[in-house]
Amino acid sequence: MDNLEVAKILNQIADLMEIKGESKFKVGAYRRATRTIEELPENINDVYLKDKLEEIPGVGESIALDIKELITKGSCLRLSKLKEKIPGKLSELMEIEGLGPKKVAFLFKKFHVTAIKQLEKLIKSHKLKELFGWGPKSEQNILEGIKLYRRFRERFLLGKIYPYAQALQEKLRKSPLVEKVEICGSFRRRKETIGDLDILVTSKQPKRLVDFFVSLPEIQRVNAKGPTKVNVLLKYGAQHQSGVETDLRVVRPESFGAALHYFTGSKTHNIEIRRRGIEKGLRINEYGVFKVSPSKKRLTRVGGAKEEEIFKAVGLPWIPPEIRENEGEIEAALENRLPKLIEKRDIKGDLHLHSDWSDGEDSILDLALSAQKRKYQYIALTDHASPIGIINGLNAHRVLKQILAIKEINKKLRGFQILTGTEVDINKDGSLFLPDKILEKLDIVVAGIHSSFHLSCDQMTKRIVKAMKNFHVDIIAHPTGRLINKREPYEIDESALIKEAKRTGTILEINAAPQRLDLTGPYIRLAKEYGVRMAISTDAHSTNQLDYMVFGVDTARRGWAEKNDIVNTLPFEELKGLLKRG
DNA sequence: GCCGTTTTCGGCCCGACTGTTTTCAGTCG
Ligand SMILES: Nc1nc2c(ncn2[C@H]2C[C@H](O)[C@@H](COP(=O)(O)OP(=O)(O)OP(=O)(O)O)O2)c(=O)[nH]1
Ligand SMILES: [Mg+2]
Ligand SMILES: [Mg+2]
Ligand SMILES: [Zn+2]
Repeated sequence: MDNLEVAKILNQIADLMEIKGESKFKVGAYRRATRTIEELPENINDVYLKDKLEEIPGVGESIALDIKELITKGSCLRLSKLKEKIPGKLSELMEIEGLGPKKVAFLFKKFHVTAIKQLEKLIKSHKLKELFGWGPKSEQNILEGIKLYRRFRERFLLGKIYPYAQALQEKLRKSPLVEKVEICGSFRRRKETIGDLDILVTSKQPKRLVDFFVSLPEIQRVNAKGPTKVNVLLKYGAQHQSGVETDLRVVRPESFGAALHYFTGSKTHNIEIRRRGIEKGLRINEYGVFKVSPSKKRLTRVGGAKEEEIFKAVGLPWIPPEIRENEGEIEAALENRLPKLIEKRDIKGDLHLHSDWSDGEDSILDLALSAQKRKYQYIALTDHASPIGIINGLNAHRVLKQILAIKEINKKLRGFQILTGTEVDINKDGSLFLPDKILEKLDIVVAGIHSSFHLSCDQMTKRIVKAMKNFHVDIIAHPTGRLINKREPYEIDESALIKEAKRTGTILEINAAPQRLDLTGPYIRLAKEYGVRMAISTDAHSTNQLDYMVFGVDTARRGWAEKNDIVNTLPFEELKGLLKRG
């Protein structure tokens, strides 16, 4: 059972406990543990074997026991006991917007509803609205919730929604009612996927602004509307067949900093900051920081216009949004050991690109010129070397031809270098698609898996480790192989991979393509702790995809990466010195 | 259920909007 499977079960335990009516703090404890384990880079089985489960924040004696049972037996007593009283399927019903634990519990107790179909039937019989506490609107809202649930709403790729969000921000800025507009939430934290857009606006006329917003042509539906907060579905996608859930929050200018902090999150980060506020006799909310009088009756405002003031109030320096996940950033800030995160302007080149020699769209020269426009000093041309026909992979002969072609192009360039390279397939047995005597002629060798994705964890790990041991392999491309919303990562021992990368001096890639972002935050952080170097590469298949770099930098920042951790911040000569021979 | 340079017991973030309520619980951010 892997981390995500364990997390999923802990979350289901939380759901069922909530439906059962357990203390919300107990439920909260399970949700906290769920979240931590979802983001844990170490394999939970290893943590168990080392007897260190209780060292995971939020995991104590009870949850550690649950995890132990899950790992050793595939099931746990607590869940089985819960399921005797509460059907496991009820946790799915809770995913419908507007249905929480209390309503689900009621529907089950009174009508034995356990599935969506049953619920629909019940509503259409209109038995519900006769009951106290339920009316026609309740019925209508549940039906709407079911419809939305069925539209199968995946999370959006950050890279895909980015231009849409920016255009919307610009549009709002133009309104005379608006002072500041920031897109907050997971978007500002630069998570690789975004559940919804959270837009913060300051205005001296909040009510008028809310009315203006819901009258925009982009609005598909208004779900909720009050004087400070609106929830809508925006039109999105071709023919607007899709929609983006959007929360708009309006505050007065003096609350901008506090609201920015609140709305940026993450939720767990907010809770921890507020808790520290309580210890200092402060109340922190989206309107500001307030001193609580000894009688606890009066609040005196002590800050909130600037985001910094929130941190300052609890004795901290400003923390970059990308690492606000309550994963140790608050402790680090307190001890003045926040990382100096890498920035876009630190990037001096791109080490994973495809030209029209393989499956890219543009010529080598165009890629070089585009990179030069972006103030880079170098690129590495890494066309596929692969037997897969569809990607038009290069064989040994064409690789040699390309080396000569690049030599010619390099002569035409000033202050810029193209490194010769390849993205060579790692075969099923860990050998490479090109022989060593070809690899040694290249400046840089990127190796990646593009076939046989379904090996056992052991086989897959050995496969990549073998590739790393090859003296010519400099970089492992997209190390976990995931395609967001499409393909799960390979079964692989990431910790072992990271340790081996350190041992062999192999660079791990942070692939910046929006559907990959691989490595992702938690693994980047682990790699950094081991002293493994990484490369942020776009894997661009056209010149405009060079712009993916920013998403790679964002992801690196989420992994606490600093300039020194990333090799393509180095000037050309230093980078060359770092690469393995050939 | 978890946790602790004030605690091993007693807290646990704080607020907005909705529907059906005559005063607020439920759900969500
Ligand atoms: N203090 C506090 N803040 C919250 C809570 N729930 C949400 N927030 C804040 C922090 C979140 O980042 C922000 C936006 O909420 P969302 O539900 O949209 O979450 P977020 O954008 O982080 O993730 P998402 O990608 O939308 O799933 O609101 C909460 O329970 N308490
Ligand atoms: Mg959000
Ligand atoms: Mg939201
Ligand atoms: Zn590639």
